[in-house]
This record gives sequence, structure tokens and C-alpha cells, in this order.
Amino acid sequence: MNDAGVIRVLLADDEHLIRGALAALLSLEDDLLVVAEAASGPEALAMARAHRPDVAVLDLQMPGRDGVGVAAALRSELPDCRTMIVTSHGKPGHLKRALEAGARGFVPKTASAQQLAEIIRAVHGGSRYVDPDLAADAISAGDSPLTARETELLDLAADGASVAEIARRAALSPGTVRNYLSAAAAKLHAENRHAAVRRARERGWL
Amino acid sequence: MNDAGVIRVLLADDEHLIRGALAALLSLEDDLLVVAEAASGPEALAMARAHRPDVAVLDLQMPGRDGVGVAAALRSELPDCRTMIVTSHGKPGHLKRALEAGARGFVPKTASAQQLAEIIRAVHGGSRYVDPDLAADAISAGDSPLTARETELLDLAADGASVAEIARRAALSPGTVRNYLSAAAAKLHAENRHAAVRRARERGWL
DNA sequence: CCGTCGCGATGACATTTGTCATCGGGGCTG
DNA sequence: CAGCCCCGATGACAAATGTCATCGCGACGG
Repeated sequence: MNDAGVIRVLLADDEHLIRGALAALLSLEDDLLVVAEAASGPEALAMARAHRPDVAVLDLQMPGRDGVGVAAALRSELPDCRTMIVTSHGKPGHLKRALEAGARGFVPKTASAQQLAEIIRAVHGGSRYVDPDLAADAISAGDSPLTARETELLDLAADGASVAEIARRAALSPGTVRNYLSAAAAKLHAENRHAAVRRARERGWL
Repeated sequence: MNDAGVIRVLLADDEHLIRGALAALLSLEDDLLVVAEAASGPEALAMARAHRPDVAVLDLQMPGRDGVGVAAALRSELPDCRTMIVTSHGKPGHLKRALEAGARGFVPKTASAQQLAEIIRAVHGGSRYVDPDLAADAISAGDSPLTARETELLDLAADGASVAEIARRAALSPGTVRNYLSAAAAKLHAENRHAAVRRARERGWL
């Protein structure tokens, strides 16, 4: 704990340009100190262990381990470290997963740096912050109606593979695969599995 | 023309956080001056007309009109304004389209701010810059083997619509649609149209 | 202990999709 | 002008996919 009023921040984003720029901007705030930067999930974890930041600002999409995964790991490893997620593509399902992983902030990159700084302070203080638009979307979208297997098979179908290929990869009967995909498509009100994949992706259920 | 050695820069990116951070970072360079910012394609054009920047730094993905479209418009409207594209997802086809639109720089966001500043200077000086990795990918990927209609139909197929739906939207016979999609899939060495869509997307041909 | 639900499978059937051959028209080029 | 390629279409056939009914198994809750 740093009682001097300075908030020690870890910045993780695979885009060097954004990470550096963000670091520079946050450094302009007197009470924020960027103590570490990382370009991947694993690196973010290592940096967190080494520098013990007060707040970890994590990009959702990173190589190795995504922001949510890092948040989950940090919660158990460094419970004192607050985590928050920053992302370009704010999908309802992502928000839900992030909150379940213990993230206390969820901010789209369309926010301003001023807002980000404020939210870092709020999160450090123990509050939570979720982008209002995203929250509304998440509530209206609700939970995924898909079962675990349905989701898994839909994911395997995502790259356009044939039923036979999916069945092979999932070690299931082709008929079973068709049944599950059919059920998933019906639940998502999609006309076929490909449209179902799109629907699920849009909502972050995949 | 600004002979005082100061390069007037227009920054366009829909992500407020990144745009602001980038602006702050570039402002640290003595010879760079961010004279305008925009959050969408049309806004970028309007700002360019109003402020006549020396260099326009455009994000590839923006609402309204993407970076390539803005670059094309700027080339005819403000020939003295150099344009460059910055992007997260660098796909071969995008690079090609950007160069055809008159862009003189193509930089992935994994570059550092220092590099970006250098490239802005280079582009302003009349040089071109293309990320080496991306250039290699673009060369190895080559041009799209698809004809105009094939590309168009593949695009219509992208959201998982049925052949009948695609035929309706394209005002074509269903049989014709199947023929084109089949041809496109064959050219892309894909097993079906959905996999073909993925392949084309990966290469930026869509 | 019984109903419900998810998982996994099979069989049958209709529909959709992929593939191929073939046709005609138009435009470009050597 | 002949050859080539793209566009658009049709017909026929094979393969993949979607849909439905039905079965057995195990888990979980009232």
C-alpha cells in the first residue's frame, strides 16, 4: 500500500503506440504513477508480481492471455491489486466475463484520458465503474441461452469447418454435432450455424 | 506550406483515448504540431479542409468513411497534404488499397511513438514508409484472385445468409450465386463459402 | 422417487449447398 | 476477327446440412 496518495499503475496493451501514449498521458496526472508496462498477458502477470501495482489497467485483447484471464489470475495472486479492463470492442458478454473475473472497471477506448484517470482513481478507492452504454447493452442482451457443449461446438464451427471436421475435433458423432448446432441456431434465432456464430460473437457469448 | 520547419498534423481516430494520448505524445516533439483531431471519416475530411494540415494521420477503421476512403478524398481535394494510415489489424489487402488511395505511410499500432514521429517526418519530407513485416506479407499474399462479382457475392455471404437471400440481395439467380461462390471458394482453396469468407478476410481481400 | 434437463447417439427425411457441363452475350486484345 | 475472360443463367447430380422423433444415461432438485 502506498499511503503517500500516489497510485501505482500497471499498463498492459499489446499496441506499443497506444501503451506508450497512454503512459505518457497518465504520467501528467500528479497522483498517478505508471510503474510497469506489458505487451502480453503473461508479461503483465510477471510485471504485476514484480512491481505490485495498486491498479492494473488491462487491454482486453492481448497475445498469450487476454485481459480477463490476467484479471482472474491477479485476483487470486494479488488480491490488493485492483484490476480494470480497457477495450476497443465492447461486447456485452465480455463485460460479464470481466466482472466475474473480478475486474472493477470496464472502459471503452472511446472514453477520454481525463475519464480514464478519474476511473483509475475511483477503482483504486474501491468503487466500480462500468460504461453506461455497455451496461445497458449487457442488461438487454442478457445471458447466453446456450449450454456449455452448444457454445463449444459453435466455437468449433466458427472457422467454417464442416460438420465432419467439427465432429472429429470434438470426438463426437456427426449426427450429434448437427443436433447441437441446430439447437444453438434455434436458440439464437439464426437460420444456420454460420449466422448463429455471428450472433453469438456480436453478443460476446462465444 | 509551412517553411518554419513545423509539421502541421491532423489526427483521426475514433477512439478518444488513443487519439488524445497520441496527440499528447506527438506534441512533445518540437517539430510536430497537432492542428486538428477527428473521430470519424467525414469529420476528418472537414477538419482537413479547414486546417490544411501537412500530414494526415488516419486510423484505418473509423465510422462513416474508413481511413483509405479519407486518403483517397484528400488526394484529390488537398494534393499537398500527405496521408498515412495507422492500424491495429494490418492485413495485406488493406496495405494495397491504402497505397492505391495515395497513402504514403502504413504503420501498425505496435510501432512506438518515436517511430511514428520519425515516419511522420519522413512522409512529410516526401518519402514513403511501409512496415516491413506487412510489406512481406502483402508480397507473399499477392493480389486477390477473385473477380469483382465474386468478391461482392462473398461479401454478401459474409454474415451467414443463405444462397436464396444472397440472390435476392444481389438480384441474381440462385444458381448463378452458387456458381460464383463455388468458384470463389475454389480459388481460395476453401472447402465452402464460409471458410472462403474467412480466408478472404484474413488477407484483406473482402 | 419422479420429473426435468443436459449429454450423446441413431435413423429418416427434406432442404440447402457444392460441383460440373453447357449455353449465350458482351468486351477487350493480339 | 478470333480467342479469351467475365457475367448470368439453367439443369442435373452428389454431398452436406438442417430438422425431427426417439432412445439411454446420469445428475440434480422438489
